[in-house]
Amino acid sequence: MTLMQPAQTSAIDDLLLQPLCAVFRRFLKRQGLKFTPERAKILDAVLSKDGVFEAEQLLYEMREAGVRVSKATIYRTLKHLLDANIITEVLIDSKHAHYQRTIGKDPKGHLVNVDADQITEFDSPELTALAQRICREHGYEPISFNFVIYANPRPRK
Amino acid sequence: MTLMQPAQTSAIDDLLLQPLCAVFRRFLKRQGLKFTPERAKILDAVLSKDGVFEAEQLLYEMREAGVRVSKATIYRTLKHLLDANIITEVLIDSKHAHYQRTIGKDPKGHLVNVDADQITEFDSPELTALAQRICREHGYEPISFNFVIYANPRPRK
DNA sequence: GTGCGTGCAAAGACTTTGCACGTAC
DNA sequence: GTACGTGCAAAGTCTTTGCACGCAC
Repeated sequence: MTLMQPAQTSAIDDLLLQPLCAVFRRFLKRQGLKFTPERAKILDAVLSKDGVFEAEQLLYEMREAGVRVSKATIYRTLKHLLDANIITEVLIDSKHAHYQRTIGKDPKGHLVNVDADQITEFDSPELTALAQRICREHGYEPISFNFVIYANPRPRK
Repeated sequence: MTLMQPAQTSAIDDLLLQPLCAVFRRFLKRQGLKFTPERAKILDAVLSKDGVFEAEQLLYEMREAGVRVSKATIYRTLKHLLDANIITEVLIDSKHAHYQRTIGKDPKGHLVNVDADQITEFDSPELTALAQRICREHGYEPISFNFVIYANPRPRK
């Protein structure tokens, strides 16, 4: 959901889909931070997720898979992944944070099935355009946006 | 930001802008709840706010104005106002809840000035239309949506 | 070797809840 | 008079932080 990415982003993306790890590595080095096994494992877990995910979920799935990391490290690493623009926050509810991989994807909207607590992403070029138009009209430069629709499944007629 | 309101809503609204209090009252009665002085005062405070607000802010402003209510009662009353569809939650950040009056207004988007922590509302009929289209395409019935754009002020050239 | 990283548990921020007393209906 | 409401403080969630030890560079 980050707009205003440099134009090359989508070109780079294909190259990076596997070595997204390298992106993170470079980012960390640039910041004088270290690439640790924990960070590598958390990144793997993050990349294994297709849609929206939560910190607790990540921790749980890593534990299931026999990977041992502390909750604190998860939160600390998610923060770095946000800084590195590898993931973005998606505001779904006010109870806790939701995240999603950003790099390699266009900005998405989210359709929340209120009945089933299930989230569908949808592409929406109009949204990006709309965000840009609104910003222009108000004298702003867009950074990112969050669009979530809450809905019920329509009963089949 | 609630869609799918009965069509009369906006017609009723003008009548209700002052007696929104009556709406709440009716709602409470219907639920077997009581209309207390605290609830009346909180509703007043809520209606005095034009844009997005937070629970803590409300409490603070009420205290400033010499109105004494507990934080607990604020939270409990906000929940009822949500149920009554008088206010809606606006997801601005994942730290804490933001609310906004709904009744008497069309669904709005929000433009957050990231620099100044300042929020501008904007009308956007396209958003409602878009939300409806997306839902139709996916077999859903829209309930509400949340659209927030994060942006920086554009330097005057 | 130094400085950043990690796990743990404790602390924080926001919100909810249990309880005893009070009050709208 | 009865059930719901209120304030207070305690408990709950999710997230962050302090500290002592460990490891990437």
